[in-house]
Amino acid sequence: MLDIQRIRQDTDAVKKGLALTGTDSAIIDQILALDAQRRSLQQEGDELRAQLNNQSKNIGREKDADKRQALISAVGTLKDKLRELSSEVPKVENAFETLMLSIPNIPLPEVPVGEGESGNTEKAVFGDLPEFDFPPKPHWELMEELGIIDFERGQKISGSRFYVLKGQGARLQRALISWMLEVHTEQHGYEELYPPVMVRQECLVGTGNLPKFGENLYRDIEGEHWFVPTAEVPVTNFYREEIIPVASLPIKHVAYTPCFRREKMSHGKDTRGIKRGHQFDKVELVRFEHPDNSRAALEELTEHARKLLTMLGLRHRVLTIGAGDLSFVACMKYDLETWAAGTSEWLEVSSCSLFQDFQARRAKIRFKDNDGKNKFVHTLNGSGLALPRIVISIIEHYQQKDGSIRIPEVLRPYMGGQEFITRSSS
RNA sequence: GGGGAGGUGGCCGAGUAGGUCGAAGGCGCACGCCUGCUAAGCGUGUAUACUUAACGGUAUCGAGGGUUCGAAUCCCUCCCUCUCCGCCA
Repeated sequence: MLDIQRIRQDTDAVKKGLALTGTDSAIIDQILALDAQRRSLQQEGDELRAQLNNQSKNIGREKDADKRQALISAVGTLKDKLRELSSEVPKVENAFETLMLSIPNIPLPEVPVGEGESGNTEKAVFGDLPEFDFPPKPHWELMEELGIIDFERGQKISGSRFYVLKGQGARLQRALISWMLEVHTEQHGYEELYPPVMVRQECLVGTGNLPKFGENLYRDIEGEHWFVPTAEVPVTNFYREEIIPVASLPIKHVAYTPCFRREKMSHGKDTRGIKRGHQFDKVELVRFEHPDNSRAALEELTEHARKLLTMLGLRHRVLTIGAGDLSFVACMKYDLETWAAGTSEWLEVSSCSLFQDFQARRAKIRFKDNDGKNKFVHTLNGSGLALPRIVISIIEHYQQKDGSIRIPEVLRPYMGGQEFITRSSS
């Protein structure tokens, strides 16, 4: 959510910023109109209530029964006016609130401009292309041949876009989870959380998934809980409606959770393999920062995620996401993509975003600054990393001529010291 | 799922025949004074949001609704916590 003060004071700048994201800035005029209306209604109401409160005190002081009765009946008109007014207020407030929640964040000035994905720019590429003296295969073939995945039974159990990891496949994913958590906790200073993956609706409003993007979410049939599309939701909301002492900033959390997405928007897309499922696992980094440090924290966070790719020895690149492709809540974002050697494409394995106070304002996450004032923290998050896609990249990058997979060295301690995943080792 | 207790400010804790209570008191914290240092002591201050140029105003005592001129205090609904019993991984 944007600051209404900012919308009032820097109206033109806000409109220009929104235009970059492809948002019709007419919404700002509607908001300003509602804001004015809402404020005048509020003032009117406050004044009436002030009078009423005042009169009531007089009644309390009056001991004489007759005079008292006279005073009581005199208040009647005030009450009528107030009743009338208070039926108006919620309508305006709701309209105002709804619009406020539907405006996206504004890109930072340094974000490349461009419609859609055209503004995305490659910041850097790391690592070499793997060389093969045989035609490399896609992961779904390799994994099936190794017997470390079962697509058919996944579909039998749950339908399309589901699969079952088996044997060394399941173990590889588990190894990645443990390893990533340990790198982030031990080397990067993040505290691990294991949060609920079913959350109340308010949490999703806080992170900006609702009210606009509910169609991509699962919820239980009673409607009380929603399944999280990412650990960002419960971890960010860990501090919802709290005031954090400034000395505790920055707060850095890492969390491993399953994630659930309907993928309604992209049905038919990426249907082969494990690239896009309704359920997948992810290790997520979430940070709460003082506004002065948040921009630098984005670089650090991105490096923390990227370091894993380096350690795994995978070719990867960093994209600076352009204004037209920013998510609803982000004002700056880097994507990390790894090279999938079997399908020859870049896979997004991490999305590192700076939200500034956009989420904090929605979720009311504040800190008490040294001047004694409560301010909104800045939030950031990034995957570190998304599991199925990292599995893809490892399988395809490290495939051998005989169809076995060489396990990256950093993972071997988590895989019982094995060097290869072979048909027989599964 | 059934029975009992309870939800007040950063924390503890008053406040039930409805009235000047945003809320006593204590602790904690901040600033100042005092003090050779420390400790103790003294004084002042110490919720949040919206609104106002400012003084100020309004709202909030788990949430929502109701009664009333007026509610932390009465009524209704819901949520949550603790606890006893049942059930269960």
